Amino acid sequence: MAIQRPKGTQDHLPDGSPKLSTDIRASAFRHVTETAQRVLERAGAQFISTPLFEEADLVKRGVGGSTDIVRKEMFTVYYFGDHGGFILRPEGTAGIVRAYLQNGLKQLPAPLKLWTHGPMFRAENVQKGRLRQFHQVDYEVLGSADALVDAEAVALMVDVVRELGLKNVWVKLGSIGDPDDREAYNAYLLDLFTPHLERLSDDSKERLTRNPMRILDSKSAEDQHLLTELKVRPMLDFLGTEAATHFGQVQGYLKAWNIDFDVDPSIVRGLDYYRRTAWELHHGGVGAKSALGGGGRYDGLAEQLGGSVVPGIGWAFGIERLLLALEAEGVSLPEPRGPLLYLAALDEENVPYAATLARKAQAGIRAEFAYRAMKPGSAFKDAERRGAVWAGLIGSEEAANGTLSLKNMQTGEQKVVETAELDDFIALSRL
RNA sequence: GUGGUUUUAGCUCAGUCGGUUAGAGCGCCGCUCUGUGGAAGCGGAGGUCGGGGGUUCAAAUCCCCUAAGCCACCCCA
Repeated sequence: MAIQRPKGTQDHLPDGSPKLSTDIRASAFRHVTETAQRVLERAGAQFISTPLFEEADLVKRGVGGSTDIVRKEMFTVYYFGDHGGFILRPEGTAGIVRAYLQNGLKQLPAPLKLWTHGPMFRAENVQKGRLRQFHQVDYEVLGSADALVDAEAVALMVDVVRELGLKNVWVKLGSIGDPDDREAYNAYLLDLFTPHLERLSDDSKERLTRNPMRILDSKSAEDQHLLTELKVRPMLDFLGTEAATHFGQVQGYLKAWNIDFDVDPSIVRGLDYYRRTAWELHHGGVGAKSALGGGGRYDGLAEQLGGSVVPGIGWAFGIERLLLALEAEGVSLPEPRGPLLYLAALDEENVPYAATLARKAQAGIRAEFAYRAMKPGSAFKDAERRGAVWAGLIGSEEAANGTLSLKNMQTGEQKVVETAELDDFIALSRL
């Protein structure tokens, strides 16, 4: 058996490949990133790109040492004789905030809207919608804590999936308040659950010490019974005045813009630097977990990374999951288009001539040519398989007359044109 | 990390009471068709039966190990 790709990775293949599904169509990926680019850059976002590997410390501080991602899902990068101090990035935010701090982007007009897309790496076991190398589109806004920024961020995330043609998506919106609020809530949960420790599932016993809020979205039936029985109050009840006002403003803007959302008290974020707005984007067709992506405000992150205080908010969605959702909804993606012109010579001595003509056409249109002399039948067959619109033949007669026999592969229409007219042909096609 | 399930040609799959050179359809290449594609007919190439080990006179088929795919738990995108 020849060498195979590593577990949990995918090849993104050209259209027409066997075994092709939507989520590995290279052109489908590009469709998503191009759509995101269009939507986000219309809103003033600028493209940024950061390394695929970063200092291990950045990832640990940026993602959180208590998370599964850091505890057991990191790909470590080794150099020769090196101890492995680098990590393949598991998400995009930490690297972007690091780049913002390191490169003095604070002096750009604030707030600064950035977007990127690219591969992320997590050493998890594989299932539907979950890979070890997956891809995200990522949007971050740095330098403002205004509720309008939050609302716009949520709205843009929805805009992207809407522009892609998805219908069956919904936003779960929540707020985790400010650090004091969350501290109070966790203390409340600890007090509430400790007397009933024995009734919690094993997972939730651990959650209670590490991150009590996680118990709220436990799938264990016993935990859910206990939650109902204890009448657990939601995080939203614990929001301080400022956080509550902020959350109210975000909701108000979204309603004014007709962005549908459900307030979901179970949206939680465990890490200290998360503040206030947190949300997830869901869809029914992406496997056991329905999240296409999520976002949140992280005003404490820049400081956590050793920089100054920079409020920030961002979101990311998984491109593979988005493609699964598009497939589930039967949204058609743009079909690949072949060359506008395909040129073939009928005898060896005219091959260079046909190639030169095609090269000239490539200045303005998509044009391909045959590398060897072809019989007319083979030439048309080849042209058809490549999806060409026009197939042009050059035999001895055409070469002598300076003409080209063109055939429209869809309509069958045929005509002889002067090669000098090729420029007009190209010009027309640009319209 | 755990569990279920799958793995035979480029693709989709047949093929177990273990038995000579492992099959089909589609695709690919060629010919019929030396200036006209999509059709049809004929022919051809292509397989260490995921890998390794074992049982047996004999293994795609039975046993063990292992890898990968799919799905689920956990968690996340």
